[in-house]
Amino acid sequence: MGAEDSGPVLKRTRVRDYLRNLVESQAAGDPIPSERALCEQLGVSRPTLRAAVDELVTTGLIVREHGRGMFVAPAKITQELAMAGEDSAFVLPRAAGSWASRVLEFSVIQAGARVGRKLHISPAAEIVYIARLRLVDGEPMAIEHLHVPAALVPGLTPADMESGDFYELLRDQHGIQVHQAVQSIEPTVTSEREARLLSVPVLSPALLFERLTTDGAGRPVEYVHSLYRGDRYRIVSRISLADPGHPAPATDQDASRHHPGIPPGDLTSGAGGRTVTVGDVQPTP
Amino acid sequence: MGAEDSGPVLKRTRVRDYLRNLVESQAAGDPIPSERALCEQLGVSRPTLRAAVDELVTTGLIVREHGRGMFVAPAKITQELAMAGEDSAFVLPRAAGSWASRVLEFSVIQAGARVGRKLHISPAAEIVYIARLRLVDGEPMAIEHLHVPAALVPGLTPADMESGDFYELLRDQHGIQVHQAVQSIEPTVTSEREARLLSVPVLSPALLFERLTTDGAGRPVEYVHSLYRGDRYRIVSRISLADPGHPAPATDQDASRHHPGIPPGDLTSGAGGRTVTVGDVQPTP
DNA sequence: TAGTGGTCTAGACCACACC
DNA sequence: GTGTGGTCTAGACCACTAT
Repeated sequence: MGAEDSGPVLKRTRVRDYLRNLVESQAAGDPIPSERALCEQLGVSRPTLRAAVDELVTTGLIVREHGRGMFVAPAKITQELAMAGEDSAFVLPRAAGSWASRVLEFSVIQAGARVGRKLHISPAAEIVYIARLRLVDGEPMAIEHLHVPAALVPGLTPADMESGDFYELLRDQHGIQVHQAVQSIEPTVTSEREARLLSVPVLSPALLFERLTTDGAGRPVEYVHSLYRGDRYRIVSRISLADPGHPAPATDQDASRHHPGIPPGDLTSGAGGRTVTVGDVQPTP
Repeated sequence: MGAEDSGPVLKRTRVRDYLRNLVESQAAGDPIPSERALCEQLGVSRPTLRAAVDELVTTGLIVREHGRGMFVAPAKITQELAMAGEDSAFVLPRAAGSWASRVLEFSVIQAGARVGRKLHISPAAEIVYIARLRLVDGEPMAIEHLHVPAALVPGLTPADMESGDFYELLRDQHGIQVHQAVQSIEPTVTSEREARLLSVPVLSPALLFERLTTDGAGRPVEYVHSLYRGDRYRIVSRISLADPGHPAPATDQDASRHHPGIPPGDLTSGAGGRTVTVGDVQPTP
């Protein structure tokens, strides 16, 4: 029995807050007392202590090392902001380093229902399925799953997917000119297998990209599903908000000038125009 | 003692896989056996069973309802793809519904070190800090934290932040014309407080937006930090990949034509140009 | 009242790192 | 060896929902 109960406050919460303070007062890489020591010190059981630590690990404040101990996470794990280009509406951090790819799987299979639908081919049609790990400076950065209609890329080899630019290969070797892509981005968490491949804890934050690319004729060329590490990848964009000379066509409601992640309409009823809001950082240091 | 040990396989993993199969064979909203029943059925303790379920809840496959039971999650919680606009490089799902805002906090405080630096003002300078909850059809969608130099918006009231377009207000009431913004997006997970406000479980996937907006003179106007629910928000973009008439200036290395989330260079050495890769969906149904 | 999920405990065994 | 994190158990009490 835990003797006194501190009321409706979760012990886990109390422990977590205690650890947050402790971490703040230390430098990156500093060791944290052992789990058992903390248990005794805080008067909680080890599973409870671990539950609290789990949250801080997922949040990226603490790192655990099996057999060694727990440590304050190395500074901000997330990469510094960086900008490139000027015109593009969206750029991404240079992620300084050299990119490499390692093919995990390369096989010809049937498209199946969903992929067939996406690629506008029969579910029985063959596709080349490629899974590859993308690395930056040797560190895992993302997992990519590619589906390409097999008929489009005869003779494609795994080596092709580790060396060059796939779009150039499509153009030079197969006479396919990619034209446009529709891509969606959403946040998710890593599964067990994904975590292992990316060298991050299970349930770590990650970005899920899904992309369908088409050629000039609107014919689907490829369907991509990729997962990027949340602690090392970040999307940065420069947005032009006002063009005091281009009063924006203002089509109708709000479909006119949207910007990434800027919600449409700030009113209770969905009014139009560009609507951006301002805010600030959270109490996190 | 657990009697026989099924080898190096985590019990949690076995339970999780069992539940995944069970969920797949059922329809959305169907009830799942109680925790205690599953424990007996699978021969594991309740904490172990719960650890497995936790992952599926975080992943969005299962929903728990206190005092009622566990159920198969309602279809895909994530919103369907949607597109609007045509020219903008980035659009977002219409998220059909009406947006509303509820001010959680409105106060005038000192900027502090980090915010002062971002806004290019003294750390001792006063700013208006506003936290607000953004709702779609009455359902929480995001939490926004805004920091605006107080000198720029004399007489600003909380009501101003619940009704109209903030940028229009800046222009009409304070003579400030926003010009551009630099915004970053990264995945994260919800904290305890955030989860409560957004009505999602703790450690749910979410998108973290950070934005610094400036006026025509490059003077910082606002600094935003907002958190969007990962299960209801998704960014969609249409990307033009090839302009067979615009061979792209090709500035130098790779800074020329990047697109959202498309990693630069596919080679081991960071080569330039547009580099897009293809992939496919994961085994998840 | 009875059943559900939510939390917590005390102790155990294992795998790994360091001495 | 000792100490660390990683996993698991059996049982307890609570809060909530239904009947």
